[in-house]
Amino acid sequence: MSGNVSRSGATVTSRALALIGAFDARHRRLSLSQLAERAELPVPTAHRLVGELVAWGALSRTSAGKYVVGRRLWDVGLLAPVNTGLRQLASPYLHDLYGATLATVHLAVRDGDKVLYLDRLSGHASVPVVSTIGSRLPMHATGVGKVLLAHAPPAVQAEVLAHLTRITPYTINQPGTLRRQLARVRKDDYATTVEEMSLGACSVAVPIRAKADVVASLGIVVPTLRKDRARLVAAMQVAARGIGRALLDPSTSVDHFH
Amino acid sequence: MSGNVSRSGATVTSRALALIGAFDARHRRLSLSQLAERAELPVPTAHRLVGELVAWGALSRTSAGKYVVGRRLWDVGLLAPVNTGLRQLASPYLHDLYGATLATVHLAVRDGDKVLYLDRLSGHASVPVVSTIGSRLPMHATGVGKVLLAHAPPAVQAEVLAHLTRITPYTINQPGTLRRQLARVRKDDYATTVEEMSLGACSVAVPIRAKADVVASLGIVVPTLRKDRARLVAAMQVAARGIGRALLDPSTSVDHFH
DNA sequence: GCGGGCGGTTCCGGTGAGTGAAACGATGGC
DNA sequence: GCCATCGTTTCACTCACCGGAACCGCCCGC
Repeated sequence: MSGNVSRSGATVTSRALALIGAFDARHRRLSLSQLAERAELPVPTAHRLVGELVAWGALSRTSAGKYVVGRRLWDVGLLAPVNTGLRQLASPYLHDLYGATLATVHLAVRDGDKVLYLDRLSGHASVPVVSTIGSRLPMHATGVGKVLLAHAPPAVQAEVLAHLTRITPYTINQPGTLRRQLARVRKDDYATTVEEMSLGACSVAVPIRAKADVVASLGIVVPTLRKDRARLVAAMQVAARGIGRALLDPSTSVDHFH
Repeated sequence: MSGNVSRSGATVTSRALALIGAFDARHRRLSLSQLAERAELPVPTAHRLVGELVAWGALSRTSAGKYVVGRRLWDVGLLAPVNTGLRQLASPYLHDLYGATLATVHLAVRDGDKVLYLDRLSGHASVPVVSTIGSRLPMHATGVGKVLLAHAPPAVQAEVLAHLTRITPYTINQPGTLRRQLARVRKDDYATTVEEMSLGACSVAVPIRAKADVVASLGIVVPTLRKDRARLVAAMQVAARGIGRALLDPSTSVDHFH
């Protein structure tokens, strides 16, 4: 292909993917020109490729002429192991926990040096939080993050401890303090945060284990930790162990992993 | 491009998309050969394209050598208006309803002549159901389906009424009976099913309106309708109206629609 | 151990699908 | 009514893609 000055070395496929990748949480609806710019493509090329993507259903065009991610891409995305595996298996346990507490419930895994939220349940009675399904947040400021960090490889821990950004006045940004907390998390088998990610929100989180490995974390967000911390931790550990057992159950042939 | 006998008329983009589209609910993990076959591509071509898709994160390869949908595609899919719009806005209301009933809660829209499930909450205390998020079921055998069908364009109604497949012995497959039920749904403003989709499961559903238009449906699955049907319907209509109001609220700039 | 079948991977000559500057059209703001 | 901006169409050039053929590595049956 190519033919014009085409000084890129990019394949058609990579260009099409670049167009899809032009969308992110901060850019959900893009005009053709914006798409072309973000994908670093000439406008006519973008136009042609986008046409094909729309025809297939990967993108769709709003009445206003902007482009958005299409329904079909959502469909296919739901087939990813991140969604079909751990998440679906854990879902009933999360709902049980939500039903019992009416607080925001989180399911998260580690993705590099971030926490990736696989699921989130939140009603009107729950404390408002910033996370959404699919979002990635720093590990050191969230309950689930601390649990996953406490059981992460030393290299990851070192990396995270070296870059402790402050999000609220209560965010822990002293490596020593955090290191001591992580030891505590391993000892107690649960982690907490107090307004470290957003003001007015505290959290408790426990590890989910498959055999001995910590593969995920279960968290809950509450307005205060002062009351029934023990009750919460107990309920969460029951749920976490239930999920861990279900993970190993061969009858629920889960797409390993996430 | 092309060059060899290449008797297809297919563009590179369409081939790449065909590979992505080769995955569906019944085919979540595919070998290279299976992928090539399902996408109707020669194996070497599939191999090359799949390599690019994996590099980008659209697909990924399991340790067993099979291919699955990648995390990045899941990420992008979550940005689709089906997920970010109605679903996220309705989510707290669904959770409130779940918290109050502990029954399976559904949010669905019409997609052609099927019901498309946008969200589903279900704990261990809930009746087991077949639907999953993203799945499409026939309209005539589900509560949310009946609601959406009752307010669908006449052409769609005619189409559906002409093809009433029987799923359980209780599934309604007489057009006249269903037509009368739909009139009843419009009058009462809620629909019910009794073991029409799966044995042991009954459901109640109400419409969600933006202005006068029915844009979605809220449903609940219970073991029996005999008790507190009135209380359920009332709670659901409150939630549905809350969602409808939120839909029109310009401050929650929802990606119209779905 | 050995042969044969089966997936996956690499090679490579030929060529038409894809490229993007340029020109044209459609909006809309002032 | 004029200009600016964004979207769309055109078209000659060419190189990135194509896929048959050959190769590799593994497992299974004998």
